Parts: sequence; C-alpha cells; structure tokens
Amino acid sequence: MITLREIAAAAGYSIAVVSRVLSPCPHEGARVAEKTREHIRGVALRLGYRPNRTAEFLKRGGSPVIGVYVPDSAEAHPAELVKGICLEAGLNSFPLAFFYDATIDGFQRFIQETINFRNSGVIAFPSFQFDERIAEQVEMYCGHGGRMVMINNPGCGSAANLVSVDIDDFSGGAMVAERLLIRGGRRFLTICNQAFPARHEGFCRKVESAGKTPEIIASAKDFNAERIISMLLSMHQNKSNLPVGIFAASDREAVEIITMLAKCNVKIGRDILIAGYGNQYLAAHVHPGLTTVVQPFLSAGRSALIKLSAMIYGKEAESEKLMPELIIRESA
Amino acid sequence: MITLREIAAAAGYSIAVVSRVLSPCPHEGARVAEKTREHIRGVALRLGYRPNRTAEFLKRGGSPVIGVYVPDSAEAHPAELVKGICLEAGLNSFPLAFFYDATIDGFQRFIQETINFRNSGVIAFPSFQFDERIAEQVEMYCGHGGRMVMINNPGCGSAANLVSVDIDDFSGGAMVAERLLIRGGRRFLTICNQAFPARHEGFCRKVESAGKTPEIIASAKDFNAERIISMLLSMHQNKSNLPVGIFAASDREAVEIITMLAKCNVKIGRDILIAGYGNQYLAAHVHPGLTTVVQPFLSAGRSALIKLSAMIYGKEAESEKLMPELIIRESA
DNA sequence: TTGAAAGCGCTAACAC
DNA sequence: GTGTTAGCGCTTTCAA
Repeated sequence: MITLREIAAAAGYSIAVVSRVLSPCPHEGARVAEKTREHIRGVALRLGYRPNRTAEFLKRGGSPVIGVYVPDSAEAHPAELVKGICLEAGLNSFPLAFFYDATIDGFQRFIQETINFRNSGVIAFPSFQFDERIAEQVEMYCGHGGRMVMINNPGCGSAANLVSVDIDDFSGGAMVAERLLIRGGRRFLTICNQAFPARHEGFCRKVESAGKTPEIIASAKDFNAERIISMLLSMHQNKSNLPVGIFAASDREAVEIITMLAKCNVKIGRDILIAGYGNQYLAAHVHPGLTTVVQPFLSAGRSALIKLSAMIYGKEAESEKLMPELIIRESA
Repeated sequence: MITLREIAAAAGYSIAVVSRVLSPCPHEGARVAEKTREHIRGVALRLGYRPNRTAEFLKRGGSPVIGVYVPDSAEAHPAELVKGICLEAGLNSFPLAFFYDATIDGFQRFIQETINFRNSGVIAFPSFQFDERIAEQVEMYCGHGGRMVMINNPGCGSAANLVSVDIDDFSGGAMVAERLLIRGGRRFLTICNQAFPARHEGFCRKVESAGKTPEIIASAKDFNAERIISMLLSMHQNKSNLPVGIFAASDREAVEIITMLAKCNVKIGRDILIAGYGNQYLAAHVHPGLTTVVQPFLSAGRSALIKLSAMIYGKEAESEKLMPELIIRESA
C-alpha cells in the first residue's frame, strides 16, 4: 500500500504538502505551488496511490462507511441499485454498510446506527410510503450535518444536505399507454398499484389524451387473477373490443395474467396486449415474452453514490430525475 | 460515539486495560483480573459501546473492509448472498466492498485490489468454473496471510486460510428426482446444465436407484425450447409414457418450457411434470407455479461472514455444506 | 509556499 | 495485573 509518506519521500516534499495536494477536501487556504502540485500528482499516479479512507476519516473524527438502506424484498430493483452503489463505491474507495429492511422502525434504527458509528453519509431507498416519522428522522439526521441521498421518494422534502434521485414513474406509465395506443388498442385496462400511483396516473393521462377512457379493473390489493381472466375472456368475445390493452403496474401481476391466459386460446400480443413494470428476471423468459418497463436502477445507484461523495466533501449536489425505458417483447 | 477512553474514565481503569478486555483478539499474554473484566464489560454494555473497526485496523496495519466478489448476473442468488453477508457484517461492524464481475481477469483484479487496500479478508462467489488461474490467485492470496471464504466452488482446494461454504447441488438434483418418482413418473428427462453438473448427476443417480433410466434431452448450451416442446408432445401421445417428468437445472429453462407448453392442451402437473432449480423471483407466479429447489444463499452469506471474521481474528473455521430444499408447487 | 508536530481511536511492547 | 507510551495514515494548526 502506498502512503503519503512514501510519496513525500519520492517527491522530495513533506507529508503535509502531499496531503494538501491529494486530499479530496483540503482545509481552507491550503496553498501549494502549481508546479509542486503537478509534480506530486505525477508521483502519486506513478506509484499507484489509493487514499486510505480509514485513516482520513479517523482523523476527521468519523468513519468512511456509507450506510445504505434497501428494501428487504425478493425483487430485482434493490439488487441492481446495490450493484450500482457498489460499483461506484469501489471506484471511490468508500466502504459500505447495508441495512435490509422494510419497516419504519427499522429505518429509525438505521439512522440511529449511522449516527452512532459516525458514518459519513447515507443512501436510502425505502420501499414504504414516505410518511411523517420518516420525515422526522431525515430532518433530524440532515439537520445535524448528516448527508443523505434518497432514492425514488419524490416528495420527501428538501432539507439541506438532502438530495433525491428518482426514476420517473409517471413517464413509465405513459410509455406503456403509448405502446398500447400504437398497437391499436380499443380498450385500456389498468391494475392500479397503491404503492406506485404515478405509474397508473401516467398511463391514464396518456390514454385520455388520445381521446380514450382508461378502465380500472383492479387494484393490486384486491388483485384476483381468476376474476381478471374471466373479465378479459368475456371482452374477448366481442371483436369490436379487440385488441384489449392491459397494464399491470408490476411484472408480478402481469406474469400471472399472461401465464393464466396462455391456456385460454387467446392470441396474446395480438387480441390481448399485456404490459408490466419492472423487467424482473424471468419476465423475458415467459411465453410470450413480457413487454415491460425497465428502470435504470444501476445508474440510480451510481449517481447516488457520486452525489453523496460530493456532499461528504462539502460540494454541492443536485437532485435528479431518471427516465425509464420500455422494453418491447411479444406480449404487447 | 463511545470510545475506549470514555469507558476507561467511567470504569476507573486505563485505556489499555479496557482494550485488553474488549478487543476481539487481544495480544498474547494479555492478562486482566476476572473481576476487572466483568466490571469493564458491564460499563461498556451500559454505555452502548460499539468498536471502531476503522481505528482498530489502522493500528493493525490494514483496513477492516471485507472484499466480496459476486457474479454480475441478474439472477436472484447473488442478491440473497449479498443480503446475508450484509446482515452479518452489520452485526459485526465490518464494512464491505463489493466487486461485481464474471471473468477470470476480473477476479485477478479483485485480489490485487484486496491486497493493495490491505483489506481484512475476502468472500468469493465466482460464477465460472474453478480453473488453474483462479487456483493460482487463491494460493497467492492465502499463502501471504490472506483469509478467504469461497462460496459454491467445491474442489477449490484446501489452502491454509481457505474455507468453503457450499450448497449441495447433488442432493438438490436428487430431491427433484425423488419428487418425480413419488408423483409416479414413467419417464425422466433432464436438461443438463454444464455449469452445474452435480444437479444433473444427483438427479440421474436417484432415478437409476429406482430402477429407471434417465434421458438427457438437451444440455443448457443447445437448449431449444421448440424442439423440447415437440418432443414432449409426441411422448404425450402415448399414454403409457405418462406422467413424463422433466428436470431443468435452472428455473429459466423450466419457465420457458412451462409457459410454452401451457397453450398445448397438456395437463402440466399431472401428465407432464416440470421442475426447475433456483426459485427465481416470478417462478412462484407463473401458471402453474413452478416446483423448484431453493438454495439457502442467505444462510450461506451469513455463515461465510461469521467464518471469515473468526479467521480474521485468528480463530479456526471449518468448511460447511448446506442443504437445499424442494419447494413444491403445481408443476410437479 | 513549505515543514513540524499534534492527534483521531485503537493495539502492543514494555515498564512497574 | 495494570499503566505508560509509541505509532498506524492522514489532516490541520502553527511556525518558518
């Protein structure tokens, strides 16, 4: 491991000067001659210097660790987000501590731990609705100098040191509607998911803007596949309805419908168009393949870490909104 | 944050004594009176002390960070493993650095980074076949005092400081065969997956032990769903074949077959029995639900971290073999 | 513009 | 058995 001491020796300067050149946030008024600066940078590069965050933060009175709060679910999103965060953390030599959870109490414990350990910052992706108790925790943490990046929680407020990275659900829903319109849909059904109202909203607004009327056939809460199948089959009898377009705000429901409908002698992808949301693993491998919306969680993770590390070092960071993308397969 | 200094002050001893009591691996011959020990432990507990691994490892000449090498794939296993590792790391205050990759070169870079950063140990779950170049890296790392826990790589050798945690593929395959036998299968087909020969082996040995002959209808490499479907349909014509049992050594192929077969007027789960491997997300939501093998990757992750932290502190750790479990759904 | 020195929390060698 | 002290790699104050 290359240390400042070795670079100092090789460059012919003191450790202090080297620190001032290489530190990610040198103290106020740390002046080094431009020529010296370049020289030292060259030596550091040649020797393959990587900063020892452990020592850096020990000195600064804390830990370099970034706490990450992720939903404790079997879906693919958290995994992609985690991957993105890990990727960028590796590039920046930040160690990570993950907290898998899905409760408000857990979030509170997470914040408490973060404070206890004097971790350097937090990335949070709560799967539950943003509520007052969360807001309280966020305010408490950020109010006392904590830095936080919040993922996919539009409306979590705008405390100082709080930045958000959101993936636009409204546009995702609209993309699905657009596709169903292009495919000549006559009727537009949607399974509304309480957890993601914006997807549903985006879908409905787009359908309406084309002069059609979206029909809500279920909410994810009272989702009953059999009932939906029989409803679709009766619509299917009247050719003037076809094609019927149906949007499930998560792949799980979409896959249930697609696979139950498969044995009903219905042309999925022609007479009945089905689209989901999330591009879960296996969604590409059901038959017919599921048309769905991919969310750029990998990018969101990377972006979150980049923003957070900027904030840790006292720089400005701006909130960001990322666009999802429609993946077209055979089902719609 | 509570430090040794504060505990020392509260307990009325010097920092050194407190360190000897609370350190996870105090130096040789660190003697403390039992009474003192208890007293200090009590104070630490009361104050809610959590060790500062950053400072601990800075002193020891390294970093507390544990490097984790995981396959860069969209499947659910790595995510579960990661979760297990994170859970236990949190409990033990070990920060983590993940390396997502799927190449031998990447593995080499990973080991190199681990050495550069003086990380405290490594958990590796390479998705590729164990080969000489890997063995070389492992030996080099472990030979120089590096500690490693290897996941699901039976036959990775047994260097000092190398411990393995494996999930028994052979038994998993056998469990599937057993189920198909119980369901009265007459013919037993298997799609052999190069990457997991033991699953296939376990399946075949079990079938043979019941006096039947397993038939290999494809390998994952030349997997062609259409061909398999037509093969199954022609078998289906002759009632004396039924039920036909088919084992895909990964859920992906199983789901393809199940969903393509759905529209063929075949009774899946009665005349044709299908089982997969892995219990990927959505496998429960296709119709009929996929009977498959769950692998305890969460436990594997936790276990790996516990073993590694023992090794880091100079204790012994033993290799372990975990058993998978069959999840019975409607498809078989 | 540069250098010397103190100190973050912890461990370990040595002294008592 | 317990205390004193040095030092891990880094940042920062102060002096030159």
